[in-house]
Amino acid sequence: MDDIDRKLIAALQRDATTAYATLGKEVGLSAGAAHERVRKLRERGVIRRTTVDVDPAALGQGVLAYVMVDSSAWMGDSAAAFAAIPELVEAHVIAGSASVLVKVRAATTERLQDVLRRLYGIEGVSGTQATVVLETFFERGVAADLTG
Amino acid sequence: MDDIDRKLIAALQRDATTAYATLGKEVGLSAGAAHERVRKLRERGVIRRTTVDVDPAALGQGVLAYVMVDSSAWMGDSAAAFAAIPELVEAHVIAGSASVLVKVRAATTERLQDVLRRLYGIEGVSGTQATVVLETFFERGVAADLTG
DNA sequence: GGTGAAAACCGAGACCC
DNA sequence: GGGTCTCGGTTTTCACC
Repeated sequence: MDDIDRKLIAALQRDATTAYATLGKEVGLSAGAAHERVRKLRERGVIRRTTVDVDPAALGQGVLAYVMVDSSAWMGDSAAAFAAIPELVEAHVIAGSASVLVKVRAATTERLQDVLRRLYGIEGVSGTQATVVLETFFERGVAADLTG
Repeated sequence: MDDIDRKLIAALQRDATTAYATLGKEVGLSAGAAHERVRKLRERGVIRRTTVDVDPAALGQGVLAYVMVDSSAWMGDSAAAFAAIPELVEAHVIAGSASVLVKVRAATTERLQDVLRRLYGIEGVSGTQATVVLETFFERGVAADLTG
């Protein structure tokens, strides 16, 4: 994992359709060498997958909210229960007063309310505290060029 | 934007390296027709870009936290100031007591503290409240198969 | 690890329905 | 809109360094 790997990752985050010949030029390598580097990054799991970034509004999911989920029990084994709610795009176990923090994308605030109802249906959930997003400044990938 | 478009988006979210011939088979279309559909989805901005999903820990950014940023002024024009901090992977203007919610990836909790310091450097910021993530259940794309 | 080239494969477009 | 075909570029693999 050297500087060339980080540059390749940054370039692929920007546009994963970039040809290996172009990638190679950007980092000072031949197309074959760039290809081999990227293949190993995938193999080692550094690059998890190639995917597309979709506009949520275009899919009719214009409402974004973060919900703090309080619980009366250990939530560490409840990943599947949260994953079963398709509107949840993220779910994290957190330190602090709440137990789980989830990111929700829904069509309307009424639908958001329905998601909250389903969250209450998860065993151990005792409360929710929703924060609605008014405007998203940005959403981007991990910075590949930090020293770490 | 019909059911075939949604299936194509879902397939590309899973693996954007899938060949158009394979995509076409999955939705009952020829490779050329699938290609044309995807081209239009990109053109209309439904698909914003093709990117790679990178393991933050592999890049030495193993600490994830959400920070509520309080302010004493209107923050709506501060997008650039937040974007200038590379550890911030998301920034949203929110409804509620805080003004902005940011998602931070850092190498260590010491580095997280440094990010908080830089957040205080943004004009108008009067306080922060960080929530550290202990375990991530999942992070995934918008569900493409909801009625909306 | 990297290079350069060969071969299989795929994307992108033209044309017709 | 979709199907079919074709061409040029790209991926992928290989022997060699």
